[in-house]
Formats: sequence, C-alpha cells, structure tokens
Amino acid sequence: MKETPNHGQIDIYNFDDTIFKYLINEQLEVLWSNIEVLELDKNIVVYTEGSRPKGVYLVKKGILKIYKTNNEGKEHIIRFAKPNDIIGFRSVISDEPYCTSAKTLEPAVLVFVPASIFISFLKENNLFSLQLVKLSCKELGESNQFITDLALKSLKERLAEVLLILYNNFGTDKDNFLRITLTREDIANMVGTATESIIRQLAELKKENIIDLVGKKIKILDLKKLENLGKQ
Amino acid sequence: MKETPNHGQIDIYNFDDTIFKYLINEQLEVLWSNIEVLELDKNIVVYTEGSRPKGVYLVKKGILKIYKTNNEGKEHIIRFAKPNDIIGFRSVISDEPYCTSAKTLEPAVLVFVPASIFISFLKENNLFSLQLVKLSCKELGESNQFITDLALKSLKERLAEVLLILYNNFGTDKDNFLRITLTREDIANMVGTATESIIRQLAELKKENIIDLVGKKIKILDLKKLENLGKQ
DNA sequence: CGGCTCCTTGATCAAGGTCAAGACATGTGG
DNA sequence: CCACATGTCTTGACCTTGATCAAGGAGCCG
Repeated sequence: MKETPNHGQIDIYNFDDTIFKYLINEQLEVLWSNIEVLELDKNIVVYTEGSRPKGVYLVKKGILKIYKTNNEGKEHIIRFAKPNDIIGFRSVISDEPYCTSAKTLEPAVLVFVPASIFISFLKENNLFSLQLVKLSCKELGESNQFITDLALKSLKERLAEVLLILYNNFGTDKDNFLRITLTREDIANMVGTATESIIRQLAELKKENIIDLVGKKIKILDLKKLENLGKQ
Repeated sequence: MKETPNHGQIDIYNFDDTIFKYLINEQLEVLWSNIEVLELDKNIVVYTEGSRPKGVYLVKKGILKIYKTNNEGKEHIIRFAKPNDIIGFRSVISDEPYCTSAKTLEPAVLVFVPASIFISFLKENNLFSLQLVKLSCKELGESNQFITDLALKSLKERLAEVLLILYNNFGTDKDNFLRITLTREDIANMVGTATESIIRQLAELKKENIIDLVGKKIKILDLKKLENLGKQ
C-alpha cells in the first residue's frame, strides 16, 4: 500500500505527531498518494511573500524561518517552523498570496500537500477543521503577545522574550545550550533591531550572568532572571 | 417563536451579516434561546486579560477596543471591534484565559453567546468551523502584518499605517472625516508610543496636507500619500 | 465657576540606530 | 595546504528619534 523510502531516520509517511493524525484512514490514503517530498539545502527559499500558495508544507526535518521583508530589503522574522509543524496554511485557507516568506536555516526535508487536497480535508472532516481552528487561534494568541512585546518593551526585554521563545520552542541540550543556532543578524531580525544593538545587549546579559556565549551558541545560565526580564 | 425587542434600530435576532449566518435553523433556535443581550455605557470593560472566558460576544452596536496591559499599567490596543464582529472566540477555542481585555469606546449593545453553545456549533457544523478557520486566519494575517509594521517602521510610518487601518475598518463620512473618534492617547496606544509623540506626528501630517485635524476628528486629505507612507 | 479630561508645546535626555573599522572564522579554488 | 574572499562578530564614536517631564491652554460638564 505504501513504501517507506529512507530519508535518514525519517518516516515520511508517519503523521502521528502532526495535525494530519486527525484524518480518517481514507483521507490518509489520499494524502499519501498526493504528497511530494522535498529535500532542501540550507538557505533555500520555500515560498516567497506575495506569491500564490500552491499548498501547505509539513516540516519533517530541519528548521525554517518565517519572515517578512520590507521594501528596503530588511527582513523581520515572525517565527520559526520545526519538525511536525505545518507552514503556509494561512494563505491557502484565506486564498490570498503568501504574506510571509519561508527559508531553510539548515538542510531540511519537507512534505508538500497540494492546496486542493488540504482544502478538501477541511471540508470533509470536521475534527480536522476544528484542530486547525485551534492551531490558528494558538498562533493568533502568540502573534498578539508579540505585538504587545514589540510595542511596549525595551530592547533588552524584547531580547529576553525572544530567547525565551527560542527556549520554549527548541529547548536546550545537556549543557544548557539552546538547540537552535542563529546569526546575530537573525536574532536582530526577530527582535526588530540592528545587529550591533543585539551584540551589545547579549554582552549585557552575559555580564549579568544570565546567559553565556560560545561562538554562536547561547547557553542559558539563569532562566528565572531571563523570565523576569521578559515578563517585565 | 421569537420576539423582537426594540433596541434602538437593532434587530438582536438577525445574524445575517455575522458568522452565525452559517448555522442551520435548528442551531439558530438554540442560539436564540441562549443568548443574553448586554446594553453598555461607554468605557465599560467587557472582559479582562487573564480571566476565564465564559463565552463570545457579538457586537450589535458601538465600537470596542481590544487591548493588552503591561505591568506598568500601559495599555496597547491590538484592534477594534465594530458591529457584526465577534470577540473573545480565540480564548474560548483555545480554552485559555483571555489574552486581551475589551472595553467599550461608546455606548454599545452586545450579544453574549455562552462558550458551551459556541463550541457545540463548532463540533456539529463543519461549515461553521470552516468559516471560523477563515476568520482566525484573516486575523492572523493582520496580526503578522502589524508585527512587521511595529518592528520595521518609523513612528510616522506606523501612524500612517494605523490611520489606514482605521480608514479601512470604519471608513469616512461625506466630508472625509474618519468614522471613528479616538483620543490622542488611544492612537498612541495603537501605534505603541507616547501621546506627545502622536500629537507632533499628527501635526506633521497636517503640515504636509495629508490629513486635517478638527478637534478629535481626523480628515483624510490625501489617501495616496498616506498609503505611500504606510507602505514604506 | 471650578474641576475634570484632553490637547499642545517646549526643553531635555537616553536609548538605540548608523557608520566605520578591524578581528575572527569559514569556505573555496588553485 | 595556502591565499584570498566572504561572511560574521565586535567595538567605538557619533547622531537621530522619540520618551519624559513640565507647564499651560482649550473644551466640557455638573
């Protein structure tokens, strides 16, 4: 019925930890026979703001940044996508051009689901649409939080907030290093500030023994203090 | 079957221009017999950030601001709700405390729909959940746009953007005055800045013949220039 | 009238943006 | 393996934006 090609350790046909687990077997069959697997290098653009959505992407491996670019070319990172996240569904559902772009930060494996298939699942399967309502409401809550953070907080507090978001999304390894490695510029583009300012603020946090810096890796030394800063 | 009490010119039981038009007749009956009508003065708080959601509110008359407050008491306005909008659904669906507060800007009439009823509609009626997915995706798109605006734009550009949002949501009267009247402080709380800064920037826009100011009323003189500023 | 609330303006100052220059790291082709 | 190029990080100096403080004016209402 289905073969399982070997993409590293990844089982492309396993949707247990994704929103597609709410599909009925019949729909899973449709899904299996319509998906397309994409193996991408790092720094590959998956879709671009303004273009027409062809479908949604399920992340199987790797991390992507979801961002917007203003017309001076400066980019702003809205969020990241990690394995088992789906991206691009907002535009598919609204049937509008993508309002963001997506780019791989590291080599990635994506599963592409055509828009028509995705929409038909929504129409046929109420449990599935219900879960998608929940998902988009969750993202909406996060976006609203982010709006307030940007509007009311100081640079340092916003940086703390961003580090916490990264911590909650990607966790830390056994040595307390964040499991995502970003350039200073990427961090600046999340916080909405200049690279130099981020460097100075990171140095501040290090001086206060809240974090430690080893190359691009960031080590969380004092989560409590970081949370206090972020919750300011 | 249903009586139609007279709340001004408002037909409380008419849901034609709201998301409830997707309910089947049987569900409308349930809705009619479970709603509660609230007539509120201006500056009344409908729900508060952090409290448990009891249900959703349909705006029948008036304008409300949806905002968050930080712990220094400074508020940030996320958006406004106007007649036929529903508010509070995000928290009901996520079953989380409200992440925002809602307050009337003028005397208002709201229809309260208990959470359990609202959720049951979602579970029973796929068309209804589909529409709600669309609604939350639309709000998500707007939120993402707002995030980028706040992060990348100058004060003046953000003000232009906010004026455009107001224009698109509330329109203008025959003399080109915005159909919503806000205090300078409210505008500042949308843009995420200080009241004084807004006053200075409004004066700037007036000097450039882009807007005119008559008391609290704002007149749009040059929509093109305003859009160019906002789209910067 | 007096007491609100809201608007406005000026002066001052700090946060953070910008520019410039150099250090360090990484990768690539010869 | 080296030489060079490119990308990233860091620091210092300077300057702009917009936040804050202070004071006064305008409008409104009981």
